[in-house]
Amino acid sequence: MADDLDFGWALGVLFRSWQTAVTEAVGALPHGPRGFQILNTLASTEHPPTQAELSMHLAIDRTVLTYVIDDLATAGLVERRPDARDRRVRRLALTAAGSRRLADLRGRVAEAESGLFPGLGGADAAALRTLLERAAAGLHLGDGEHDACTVVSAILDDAQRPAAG
Amino acid sequence: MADDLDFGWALGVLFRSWQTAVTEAVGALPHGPRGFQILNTLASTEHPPTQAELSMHLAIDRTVLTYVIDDLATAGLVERRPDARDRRVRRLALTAAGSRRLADLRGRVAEAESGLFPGLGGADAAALRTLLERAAAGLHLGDGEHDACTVVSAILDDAQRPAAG
DNA sequence: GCAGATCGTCTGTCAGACAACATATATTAC
DNA sequence: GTAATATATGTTGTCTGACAGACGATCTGC
Repeated sequence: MADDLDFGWALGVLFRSWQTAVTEAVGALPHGPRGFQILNTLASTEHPPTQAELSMHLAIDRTVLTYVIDDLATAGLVERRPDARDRRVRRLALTAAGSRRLADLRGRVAEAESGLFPGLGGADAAALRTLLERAAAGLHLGDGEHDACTVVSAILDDAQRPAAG
Repeated sequence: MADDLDFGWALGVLFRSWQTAVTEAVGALPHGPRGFQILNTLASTEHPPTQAELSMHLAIDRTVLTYVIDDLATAGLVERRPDARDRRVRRLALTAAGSRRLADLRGRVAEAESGLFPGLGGADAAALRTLLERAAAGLHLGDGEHDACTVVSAILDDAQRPAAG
C-alpha cells in the first residue's frame, strides 16, 4: 500500500539522475538534455514538424520552445523553414552541422544512459525502457489525438506538396 | 539504436505527467508533490531522519529542503526535533495533524497515479513500478553508501539512546 | 470582407535550483 | 585545553525555466 506510493519518488530520482548524466554528456549544447531531445526528435521524424507539434510531442510549453529553438538556431544546429502552404508555421529541420553534432552526441548519451541502472541487469533495464516508452506513448494518445494523428496527417499533407524546398 | 534514446523522452513525459496529476491531487499542500513525498517518507521511516538524510534520499538540494520544511512546519504538518546527542542536526517527524493529512492525501495520490497509464495493462503497470523502484534504489547505492548505511546506523544509534522524548 | 481560431513571439512574473557565505556544533590533532 | 578542521543547517543573492497574457500574422468558414 504505502510502498506503491514510492513510485513518484522512483520516477523523480531517476529523472533527475538522467538529467544530470545527460547534461554532462552533451557538454556545451544549448539547453542540455532538452536541446538533445529536440535534435534527436528532428532526426527521427521523416517530416519537419512545426513548433506546435514538437512542443506537444515533448510536453513542453510553446513559449519555452521559442527561445530554445532560438539558441539552437544561433548555434547553427537547426533551422526554421517557412511552410509553403501555411505561412504562420515554421517547420524545424536539422542543419548539416546539426546532424553531425547529433551523431556525436548520440554516442555520448547512449553511453551515459547505459550507466544509469547499476541496480538492474541488462534484461531488466531493457524491459524498463520498453515499459516506459509504451507508458509515455499511451499518455500521448490519452492527451487528445495529437501525436500519431497530427504526425501522420502532416506526413500525408507533405507528400502532396510540390517538391519545392 | 536511435529508438533507445527515446528513453529520456519517455522518462520526462511521464515525470511531468505525474507531477501534474499529483499537484492537482494534493491541492493546497505546501510545495505540492514534493511536500507529499516528504510527508510520505517521514511516515514510512521508523526513525526520524535528519534533513541531510532526507535531502539525500529525495535527491533534492539541502538549501531547498530548508524552506520546504519551513513551510510544512508553518502549516503544522511536520516538526523539527533537536537530537539529544548532536545538537547540530534536526530530526524531522510528522505531527498528529501531518499524519491525518497524509492519510487523506495517500488516497488521493494513489487514485491519481492509477490513471497515469492509459496505455498499459494492470500487470504491465505493476511491472513498471517495480522496475522503477529497483532502478532508483540501485542508483542510491551507487551514489556512495549513503542510503542504507546511514539509515541503518541511525536506527542502531537511536536504539542505544535513552528512551527520552 | 468579417469573425473566430491558430501559430509563433514577446513581456512580465514567479518558483525552484544552486553557489557562496554565515553560524553552531562536533571531532581531531597537538 | 586550544586550535584547526569537518559537519549540519540556515541565509542571501543570482540565474534559469515555467507559464499566463497579450500581440501580430495568418488561416478557415461564412
